[in-house]
Amino acid sequence: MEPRFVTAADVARRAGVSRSAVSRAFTPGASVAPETRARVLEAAEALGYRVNRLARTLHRDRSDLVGIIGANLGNPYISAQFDALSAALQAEGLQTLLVNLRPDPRPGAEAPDLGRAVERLLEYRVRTVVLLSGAAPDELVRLCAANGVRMVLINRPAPAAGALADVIDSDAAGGGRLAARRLIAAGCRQLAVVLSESRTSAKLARADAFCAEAARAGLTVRRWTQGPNSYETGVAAARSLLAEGDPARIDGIFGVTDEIALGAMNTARHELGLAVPERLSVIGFDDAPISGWSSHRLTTVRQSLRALTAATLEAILSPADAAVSHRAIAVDLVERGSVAPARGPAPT
Amino acid sequence: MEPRFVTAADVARRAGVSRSAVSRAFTPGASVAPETRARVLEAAEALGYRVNRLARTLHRDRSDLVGIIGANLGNPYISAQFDALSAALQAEGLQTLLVNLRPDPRPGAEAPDLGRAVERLLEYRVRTVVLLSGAAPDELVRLCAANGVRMVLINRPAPAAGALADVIDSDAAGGGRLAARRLIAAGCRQLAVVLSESRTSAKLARADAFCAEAARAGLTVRRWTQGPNSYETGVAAARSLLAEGDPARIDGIFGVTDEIALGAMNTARHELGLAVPERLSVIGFDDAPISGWSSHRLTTVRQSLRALTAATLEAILSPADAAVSHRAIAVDLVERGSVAPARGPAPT
DNA sequence: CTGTTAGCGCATTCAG
DNA sequence: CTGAATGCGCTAACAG
Repeated sequence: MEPRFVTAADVARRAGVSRSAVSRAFTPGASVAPETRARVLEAAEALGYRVNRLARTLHRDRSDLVGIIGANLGNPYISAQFDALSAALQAEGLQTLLVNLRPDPRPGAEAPDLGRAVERLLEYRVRTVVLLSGAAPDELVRLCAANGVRMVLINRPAPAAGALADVIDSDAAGGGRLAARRLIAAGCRQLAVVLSESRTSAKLARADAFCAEAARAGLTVRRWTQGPNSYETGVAAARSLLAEGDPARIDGIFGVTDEIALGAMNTARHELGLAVPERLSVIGFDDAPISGWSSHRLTTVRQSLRALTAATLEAILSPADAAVSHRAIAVDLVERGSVAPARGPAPT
Repeated sequence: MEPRFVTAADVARRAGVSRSAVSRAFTPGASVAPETRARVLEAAEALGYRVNRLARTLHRDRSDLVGIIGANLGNPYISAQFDALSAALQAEGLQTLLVNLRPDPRPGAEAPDLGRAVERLLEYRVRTVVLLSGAAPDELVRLCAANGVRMVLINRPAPAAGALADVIDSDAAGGGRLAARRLIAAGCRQLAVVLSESRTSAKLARADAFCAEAARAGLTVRRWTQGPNSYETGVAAARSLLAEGDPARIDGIFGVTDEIALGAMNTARHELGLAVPERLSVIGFDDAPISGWSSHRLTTVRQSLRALTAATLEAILSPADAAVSHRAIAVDLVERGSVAPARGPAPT
């Protein structure tokens, strides 16, 4: 005898009421006599009944499923972001349906693409699609909109104007400027910025603002771009930038993510024997949890996870017909041990 | 005009066929004339139709939703585990529905409990529940079984015999022994094991086996237990165990997770000024990605993520009436820089 | 307040 | 191979 899920009809039979009564007993604000509801609940309890949310969504206009698309879920900052977001959703009675964009390591497997991911989520009739990774082509945003599904883009390039997507962005430019000013104040003269080959504009914007601010101070920045957003990228950058002799004598590095910055900093310290921050100053971006660990103490531009999560939640909960919103998340600098003390007053 | 999802009826109308034909066109192996199917697919394409998986599950006996229950998703190893698992599920056409057990930080919020989490997943009619965190009381396992849902327990205490749950376990005891032997071979005589106050038996088993193996060599082990599984716990342990004077002169520490071990190691190195591995050797457990970073180089007991994921997938895909299985994952020691070289031959 | 009826979107009988 | 009919589990509009 196969065990089955109990249905409302089973409960109705046992409680001696109609199926509608059962349904109402489980619908907040429905008009049911207290005693009927009690009888129903008792029967449900005894039978082990619980509402089938999948069937329920056939009637409501929106499901309580929120699709989250992410890659790189092992990344220290992304995982923290995902953790916070899924917890927040749950507290609001929404459920997280994940699409992982991580490439399948098996031979012959095709690379997962964003289009298919969105497709998948639409098949589940999610109420919203949240993008943590990748860039959303306008066409995908329109596809979602055509199905009444809003997209929320977190630190992703904004789609064409008028497209139905909420965007939540940390102040990448402000953060880049902050980093540049701080390194300059520390007396660094030979700056470098390390970034991954990602196609998303957030990291580019961080780097660009950094360079622009340095230029204002009359400094040119060595731009090092290669590979994915990973620790290894930072390692490779440090090896290449600070290699033997280091003719340019780079003395300040801005990594566009903490992972990259940590890779660069640690390689400088432990492999190349350069003192941080005495010989080299390093700044990251994100303030991932590990950056505060005692072995790292990375000075970094913090994007508040709480603010980011709150803004995301707000966007998700906003009424379906609300206008598209653009929320900026302020950033600030967390001073730890990877940058030399400022000399004199900070530049404007 | 509200945008709506396109239904099979819409497609049928446009293609000039019945709804059933549409359904069949999207059902692999159904009997449809090639030209009808083509007409249907064309109409579907034009209209932007996609099957509603939620409605589809009303008919099938099992959904393609797999519920994953986890806390601590920011944790380096757990997040890697979750990442790998969700990617693997997806490659099999299954989708990940997450329940995050992370405590809600808002004041007055109630702590999320496992019972409610399982309840939630049953409401979504998941095909399987995978437990990455917490311990499953027998009663919950039975609850799932009563609804035809299998549970898969990863590094969790096994439920009562006969309960319908597959368990996947790394060889905790073997790992603990490995760690003890290696530290002893390095010449450590004053050992300590650091563990969190988790109620799950996996970490306890690691610690117990470590102690037992040390006892075989005539050594007693200082057992330090406190707080959650986190970096901070390792930090606190190091401060307490290695405090001024360190009368016992602890020279070998086994952290039951990499996070704890890293906290202890880094605190010893950078805060207490103890040389690792010359003065103190440290071993962790998990082989989380960060443990290999150049600033850490933590020697650790590795539980293969690939093997773990493969075993989990196998359990999930096994037929509903298959017997309960228990899969053990082998572990091995990854030698990096946190343990002094072995003196002489390794003990048996 | 209640039961009856009619869908929600889909898959699967059953005749033809 | 096809369409009509039925049911999956639930909610909502309708009379009573």
